[in-house]
Amino acid sequence: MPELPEVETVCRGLEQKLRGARFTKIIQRRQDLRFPLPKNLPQTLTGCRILTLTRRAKYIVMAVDNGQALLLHLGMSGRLVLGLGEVVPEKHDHLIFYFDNGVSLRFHDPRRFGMLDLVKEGDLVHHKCLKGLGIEPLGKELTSAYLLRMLAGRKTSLKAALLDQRLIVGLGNIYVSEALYHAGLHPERAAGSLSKAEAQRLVVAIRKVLNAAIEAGGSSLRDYVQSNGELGYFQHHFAVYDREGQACPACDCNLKKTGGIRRIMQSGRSTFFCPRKQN
DNA sequence: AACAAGACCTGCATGC
DNA sequence: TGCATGCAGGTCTTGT
Repeated sequence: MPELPEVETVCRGLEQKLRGARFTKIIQRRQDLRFPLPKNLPQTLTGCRILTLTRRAKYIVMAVDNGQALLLHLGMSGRLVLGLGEVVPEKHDHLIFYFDNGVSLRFHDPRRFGMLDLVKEGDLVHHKCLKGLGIEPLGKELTSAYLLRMLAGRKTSLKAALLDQRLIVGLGNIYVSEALYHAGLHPERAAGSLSKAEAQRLVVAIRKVLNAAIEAGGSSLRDYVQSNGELGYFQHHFAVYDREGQACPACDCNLKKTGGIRRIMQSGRSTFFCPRKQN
């Protein structure tokens, strides 16, 4: 479920409650999620202190004081839930972590597309999940020149290209639709067909939608943590995503005539766009 | 190499 | 009500 803004919000929430905390007990209730879990995960982490919590792409990296890092991905349906004291496990609670400050953390993931691994800190960049990832969209590396270079000659759709984590990380099905809308670009356009001005619009749009969503995450949750302890899920208004048939924010068109926002399938996934604003 | 399609897994909304 | 279908915010693997 989460894309970059949600993972960022989860990460900040974890940071707040868990930086400096020590694992006191870990209950592992499954041997595998998307991949088999690392051997002896509870034994390895128990007693360790969390040094830092950072995000790379849609991964959370929890560095601990034994030289290792816990690498975590929430997949489509993963959730992390903070609590206090003893946890009564619910269905699909695969791991429960307890800390010396009284905080508990549940990893809950019905579809089990999430993953967890232990990596030596120095080996992080070589980990199969992290190597080959593209640039962070909120850093300095994302420029129109970079986009044009990466997309040059590519016949695939803009939608597919922006979902490709080897080029730019962090965008998923929602924010690709949102970014293309704000850039005024049709999702079926050939990725290699962008002009310099269009590429620049796309850069601005990507930053805008991601930053706005991160801000919504931070401001709509108190301290990034909801009252029920859940991290990273927040109310956010989308311009086009999941709004088929409605008017886009910039259209004052007659809905009956235009049909409003359209939904199409691209490689098996829904894309939403406004046919009047996006070309 | 680039690209599309299929696979993984469960839950939920919809329609008959 | 039960059952079938399709869809869900990700990414890895397979096949052309």
